[in-house]
Amino acid sequence: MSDLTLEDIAKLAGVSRSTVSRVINENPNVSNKVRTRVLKIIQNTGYHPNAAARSLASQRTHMIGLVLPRTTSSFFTDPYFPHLTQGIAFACNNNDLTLSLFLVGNRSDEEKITPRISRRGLLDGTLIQSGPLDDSLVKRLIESKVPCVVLGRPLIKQSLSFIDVDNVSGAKTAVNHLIRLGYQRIGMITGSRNSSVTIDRRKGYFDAMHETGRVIDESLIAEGDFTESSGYIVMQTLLSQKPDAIFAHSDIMAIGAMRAVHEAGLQVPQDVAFVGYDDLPNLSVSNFGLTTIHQPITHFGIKAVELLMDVIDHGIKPARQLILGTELVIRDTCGTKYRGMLSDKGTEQDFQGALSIINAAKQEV
Amino acid sequence: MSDLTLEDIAKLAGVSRSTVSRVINENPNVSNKVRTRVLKIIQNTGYHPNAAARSLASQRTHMIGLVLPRTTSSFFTDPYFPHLTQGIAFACNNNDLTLSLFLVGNRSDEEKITPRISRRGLLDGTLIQSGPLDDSLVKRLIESKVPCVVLGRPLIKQSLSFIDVDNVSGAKTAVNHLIRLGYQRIGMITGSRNSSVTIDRRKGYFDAMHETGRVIDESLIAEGDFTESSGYIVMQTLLSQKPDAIFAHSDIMAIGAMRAVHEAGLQVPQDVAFVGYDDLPNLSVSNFGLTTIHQPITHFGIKAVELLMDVIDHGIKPARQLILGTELVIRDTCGTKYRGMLSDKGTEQDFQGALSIINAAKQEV
DNA sequence: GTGAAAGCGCTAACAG
DNA sequence: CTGTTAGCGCTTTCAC
Repeated sequence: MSDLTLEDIAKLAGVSRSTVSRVINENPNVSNKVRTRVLKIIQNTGYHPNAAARSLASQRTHMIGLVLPRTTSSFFTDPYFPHLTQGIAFACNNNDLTLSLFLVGNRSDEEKITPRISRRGLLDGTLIQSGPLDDSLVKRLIESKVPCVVLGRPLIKQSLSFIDVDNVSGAKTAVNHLIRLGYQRIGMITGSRNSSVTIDRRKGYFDAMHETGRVIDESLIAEGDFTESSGYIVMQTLLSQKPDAIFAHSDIMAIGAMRAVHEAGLQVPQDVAFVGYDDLPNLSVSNFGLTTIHQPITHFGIKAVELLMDVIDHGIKPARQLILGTELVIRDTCGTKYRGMLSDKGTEQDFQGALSIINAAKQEV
Repeated sequence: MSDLTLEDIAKLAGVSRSTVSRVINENPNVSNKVRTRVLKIIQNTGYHPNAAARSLASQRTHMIGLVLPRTTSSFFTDPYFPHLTQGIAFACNNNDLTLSLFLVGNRSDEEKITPRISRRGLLDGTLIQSGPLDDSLVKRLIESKVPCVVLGRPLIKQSLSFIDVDNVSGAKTAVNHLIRLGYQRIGMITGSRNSSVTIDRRKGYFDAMHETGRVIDESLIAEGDFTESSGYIVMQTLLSQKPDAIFAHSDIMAIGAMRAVHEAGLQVPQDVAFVGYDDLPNLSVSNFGLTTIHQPITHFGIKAVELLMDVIDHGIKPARQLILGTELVIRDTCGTKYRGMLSDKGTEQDFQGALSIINAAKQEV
């Protein structure tokens, strides 16, 4: 790397600074002869334009932030977050964007991070993971008017741009599958009570049960926190209620729960059937043959970045909402005979058709 | 957020731009009276200095990059990486640094990321995860002369600044523990052959065995790839060799291997004892009572960032090396009677004393 | 202790 | 198609 400037390259090429700038920015108004000459010099010298100067002049940094609030533990505890991060990083690479990661562990982190994010000239926009209702960080960030997209349905009532998967229908599909298979005592292991994901997946469960005329037995429902151990622990209690099937709000909790089932000397799916939620790639889960609801995580990352770029380019109003579909992946743990019916579909392409765009009413944010 | 500039604040406070700049940068040459007045105005207006302008003028961005090469799968497959990321993010928060994440999935990502990193005015420096020997990205980044610190012992021979944990002695401790307990057929499940981590932990195993006069039985050694499933798969093969103890290069592989043991109808530790490696916090592992080598991951992140800041401030030469110690955490799977002897120690403080600094010879890089 | 002035390296009208 | 000219918003000597 050299410490050359635009000026130097211009001199070397015998042209003006603007011309060099034009070739760098792929402006068509440059003759081919000049373009190739300049390009060669840039190549030879290893020149790279200075990012800060560029950002200052163009008012664009081509950097976006990913904010994961209060995730001290769940960033590793729940494989969803590394996958989400990877998906977004992938999308950033493909859009020549640089990704900044803001992991907010505690209140003091929040104090330090907020000003960094709301400072102009650092980020073009941010992706903010939806957190619990009382999450002050989300509010503060939104107030700062930096273009942003919330990942997951936000709990606060303001009209925001967000992207989410259809958790209600995903959960409903899972539970309906269990109902269709004839299970009578279908339990549920939920995620943390205060997250929108949990609220929506609970609703899916209730909807499916009600619509098929089932009575809800609250003793078959237990709250976990998206960790393997929480699944293990709450299942030990649930077992006394003799469920014959469990819908778990995440694969990792299902795995923990199945561990408890096995330790109790019972079999999956003979004694207790399972449907999980996530179906993230590369999970050791695959060995268990876990029936689950597939989340289009890579696609989610791509769409989230696209949505944010749209907000950056065309303004934060009107707020845009994007809901992606899910898919039931039938494997072993649900006890279906028709194993593999859907199990070889797992790529994002399958979900292209399932996504829908809803433009929110054009109201003030 | 407002779109105020330094100039505006200066006008509002009836002082010059320079003075406002001084109070923002905590320059002592400002009278208290003026300082408080300016501070109040900044507070009231919600002014934030423009990052790009600041970076351009000061030639410092206060941003560092974390580069994880070729980690398409292992970023989630191996919980080490999310933990590492978290540790580094934590350290960045505490140093008012912004963290940019570069996940390199494939060769084309590499082409896109390299210029972004080597461009001046974007990053003050980078942290690069040590990869396989043939990793061209590391080489290219090093050539670009951006200040950098390698995470893990680099395989290339150039004299680089890096930080690592003492894998040889960690592994040796693990194997010695097994030897001390009287196991006769001690096997090993290694990580991917071409990583320095694997090379060093293998050496630890060989050292321990040789020093106690054991003969190495190569059929008791199998190569995994740091995934749970690889542990499971290679253990199925190893079982035919009747090992009575296994040293696994990661906890997650140990878990996979134990799953294979259980499925074969055998008991841990009665039939096969286990010692893992990592002891990362919040792992479901804790339920298994896995005896393991504790890695000071949070401390590692903190020290890595400190090291990089030192390189940024004082130049890349001489190369600095920092090696952190590990600790054996005895739980259930090794079969020791003295369970829990060390198991309540797991905080980074324990390792303060164990770290050592080695300043490399002041040679050309 | 404070202000004036000169950049930092680039983009983007505006002429020509 | 190309060059000239202003800035972008801040830091940093250098005077006073």
